[in-house]
Amino acid sequence: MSLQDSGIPEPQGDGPAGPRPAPEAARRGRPRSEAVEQAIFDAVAGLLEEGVPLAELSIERIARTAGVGKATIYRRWPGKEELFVELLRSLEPEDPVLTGTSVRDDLVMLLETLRQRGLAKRSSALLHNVFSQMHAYPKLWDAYQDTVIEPRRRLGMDTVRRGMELGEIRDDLDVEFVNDLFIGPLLLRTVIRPGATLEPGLAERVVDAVLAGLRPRP
Amino acid sequence: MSLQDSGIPEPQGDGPAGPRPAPEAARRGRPRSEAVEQAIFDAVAGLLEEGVPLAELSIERIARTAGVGKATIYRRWPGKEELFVELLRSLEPEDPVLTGTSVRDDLVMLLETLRQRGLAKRSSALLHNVFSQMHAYPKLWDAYQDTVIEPRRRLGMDTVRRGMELGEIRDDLDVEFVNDLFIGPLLLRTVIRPGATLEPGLAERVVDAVLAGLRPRP
Amino acid sequence: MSLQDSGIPEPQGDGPAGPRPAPEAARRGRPRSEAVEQAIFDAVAGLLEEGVPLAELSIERIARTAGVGKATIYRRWPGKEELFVELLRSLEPEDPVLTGTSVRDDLVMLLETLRQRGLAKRSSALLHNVFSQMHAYPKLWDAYQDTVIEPRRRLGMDTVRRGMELGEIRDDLDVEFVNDLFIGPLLLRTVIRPGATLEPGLAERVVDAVLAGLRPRP
Amino acid sequence: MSLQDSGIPEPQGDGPAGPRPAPEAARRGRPRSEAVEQAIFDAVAGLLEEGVPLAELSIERIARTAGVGKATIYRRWPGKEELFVELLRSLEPEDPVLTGTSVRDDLVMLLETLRQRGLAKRSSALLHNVFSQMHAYPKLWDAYQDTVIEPRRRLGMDTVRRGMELGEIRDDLDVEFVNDLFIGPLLLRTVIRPGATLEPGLAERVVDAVLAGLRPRP
DNA sequence: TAATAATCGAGACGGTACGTCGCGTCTTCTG
DNA sequence: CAGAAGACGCGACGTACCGTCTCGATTATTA
Repeated sequence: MSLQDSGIPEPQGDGPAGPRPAPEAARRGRPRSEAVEQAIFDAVAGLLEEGVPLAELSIERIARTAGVGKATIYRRWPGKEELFVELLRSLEPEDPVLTGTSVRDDLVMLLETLRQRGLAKRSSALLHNVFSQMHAYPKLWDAYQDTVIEPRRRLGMDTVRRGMELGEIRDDLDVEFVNDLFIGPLLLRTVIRPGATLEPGLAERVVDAVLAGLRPRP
Repeated sequence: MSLQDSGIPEPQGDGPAGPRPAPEAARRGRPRSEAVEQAIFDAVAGLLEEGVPLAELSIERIARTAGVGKATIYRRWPGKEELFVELLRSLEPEDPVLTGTSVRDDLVMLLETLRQRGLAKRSSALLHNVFSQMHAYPKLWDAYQDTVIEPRRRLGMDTVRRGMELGEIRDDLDVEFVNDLFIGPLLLRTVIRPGATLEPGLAERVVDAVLAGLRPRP
Repeated sequence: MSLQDSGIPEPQGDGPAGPRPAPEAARRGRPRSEAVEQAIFDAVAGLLEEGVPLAELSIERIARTAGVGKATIYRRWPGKEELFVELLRSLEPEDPVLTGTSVRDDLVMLLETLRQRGLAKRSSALLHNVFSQMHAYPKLWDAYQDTVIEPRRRLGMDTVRRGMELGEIRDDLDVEFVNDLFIGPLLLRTVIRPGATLEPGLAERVVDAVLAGLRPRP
Repeated sequence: MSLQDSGIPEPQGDGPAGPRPAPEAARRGRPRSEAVEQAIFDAVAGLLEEGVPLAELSIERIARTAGVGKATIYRRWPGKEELFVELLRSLEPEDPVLTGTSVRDDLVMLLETLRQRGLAKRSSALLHNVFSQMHAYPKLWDAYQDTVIEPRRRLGMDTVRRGMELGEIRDDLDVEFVNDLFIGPLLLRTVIRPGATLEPGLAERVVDAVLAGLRPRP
């Protein structure tokens, strides 16, 4: 059936099905309306902002709100979750961090990004709503892990590795292990225990405490 | 079996509705059958062990499997999630840790418990199934936090506090903050990134690394 | 199990099960409370007077209203309809007619009784309610036929037969056929077409018209 | 098949709700399948012919038998009874009578139709089943009255009126009253006392007896 | 004076059906 | 061909009654 022969790059090599089905084969006839696409996003965003819980966001309701046929949605995404994933991805802040002067500063900046996102989830009704319930949708959760969390984890590991090379971090430990020591505490507060405090300076304190250790100073 | 053996009428002022409706005021009429209760749990456990995903565990199906009327289930729990919460709670290992000799050892033991549970989720089909999808059910997730995670978090904080008093841990930091440094990395691996490795000795390594810090030794 | 060997006559030889199961064997233990029986009747009557439709008179609701256990009702009647039959029978006017002077007068009186009952159904909320919906319950309808309608039909046939013997009615026709000519029109108005008029003198007019025939008088 | 072939939007001012919901305003989206409609009727008819009592004809069972979703039935009729009404109506013989030579003959023909229908109810398992229990469903009963019985009653009244004008029937009596004298006896036997005999010639005998009167001939 | 036994209110129990909702697929007509 | 509309088979929802069955508590008769 000559799938995928369109000019579109289609990155996500394998993974979980990929967000949109692609317009199939050669594109003939009436093209898909971008306005419709936007209307669907707007509808979902609108409903979430009104505080509608994720579980009540049925395809049927989204279609009704957007003034769109159900088939039109299914033509674009295989299911509810894939739609959410795409919406979420578009809301994520662009590029998380750039390298600073010292490795310690880079780590602080990395963790600060995590903190900022945690705070954002509380200020925006939409983000709060969707993040607090995202756990409930495995595909959503997985996709979020893959596309948002994992890249930054790698970024963190690169930084740690550089720290070891530069002599700022002891190099007798596993890189991933060390990285977890840094980001674990913050992820714990933003994802697992969403009600926890995220006061300014937290990122810095975590990095410094982990670097310095917890033994009493003489 | 923690089944109604307290004469307390259960006023439960606020809270999250309380797990089961309680048999109301004075106990009149035919009493609820414990056998039925067990049959329901067995049915859920059985289905989960067969690999049926949580989302397909409809009340209807549970009732069918258990050979029980739907109303009999609704008589005991307001909904699916409350039933799962109670089931999960009953599967949780009793009391995680008791104090050892040094605070450092206690912390290791605490984290070792976390690691063991993480491993259990992988060996038991049931646990794996339900935990990997628990995220999808907010009430379940919350209840699990409240009744399982939180108590141990307090246990950890107590240990940290004791460590500060005994001079094993520097006392210029917030207790909760310190506790997060210890358990964050492990929770990260067991809950957020469920595929991560959990090799033996991990608990010990985390505690020691956090205690010693990451600065290169001269 | 020695059913029916009690000294009670138990009339209804065969028929549709008979209203109440009889207290069984020798009567020992606590006897059935008459007060309870009355409470059930009162509850049904009360609900019907409030305009509750027959279809909504569930055993469950009757028991609730009467402050009585469901089993207490089932102990007395096999089902809803049998209960209604007994209630209805108790509401029926005692003895329908007594013989007058001429056969023509007897027939008028017979039909007048039918008319009166038809009117009663309209004045009493209870009677109206139950009669207008009685059709819906085969057993109820049948029992009503057997115990109320049929006896009077026989009474009518006896009267017609007497009329033939006395020379007041032509005797070249079947008795039952003739009887139907008299009561058919009234039953039509009271049972089949419950909204029809039932003006005073109707009984007389029917009898006279049927006796005299409809051919124009010269 | 009397299916929506009128372009009228069906305002149906009052009435008994109107049989089917009507597909609403302009006709858009996929149209209702006539095949499905037939399958439902077939299922009901089939079940009835097997002797299934009306009370056991749940919507659930009909849907199951017809291989149809419940919603598909509810989309067409508000409830069980409305479905039955429409089915019954479709089974009723088309137009009962046309005028003959004398008014007496017309009346005989009218009553003969009633007799025939009474007989039909006994020969057809379906008709017997549904008619014998139709009483149990007020709406069904009412609708049957309105759409089947009443029109023929008017036909009878027209005939009586014509008889009065032509001098075949005395004109000092109310038309409706006279009509009841004719059809009352037959309706009594077919509807109220469904077990009664309906021998050939009954219609003729009723008409002649009512016309001639019951006084003995000298 | 007990023992026995059937009654009572209450409500749990396995079922069946209710009428509604959402699923994902399918048809129809309109652009 | 895309798109809005909505019908379609399906399956689950949570509720209501069905008729049966335990419960503890009365209330008679019998021993």
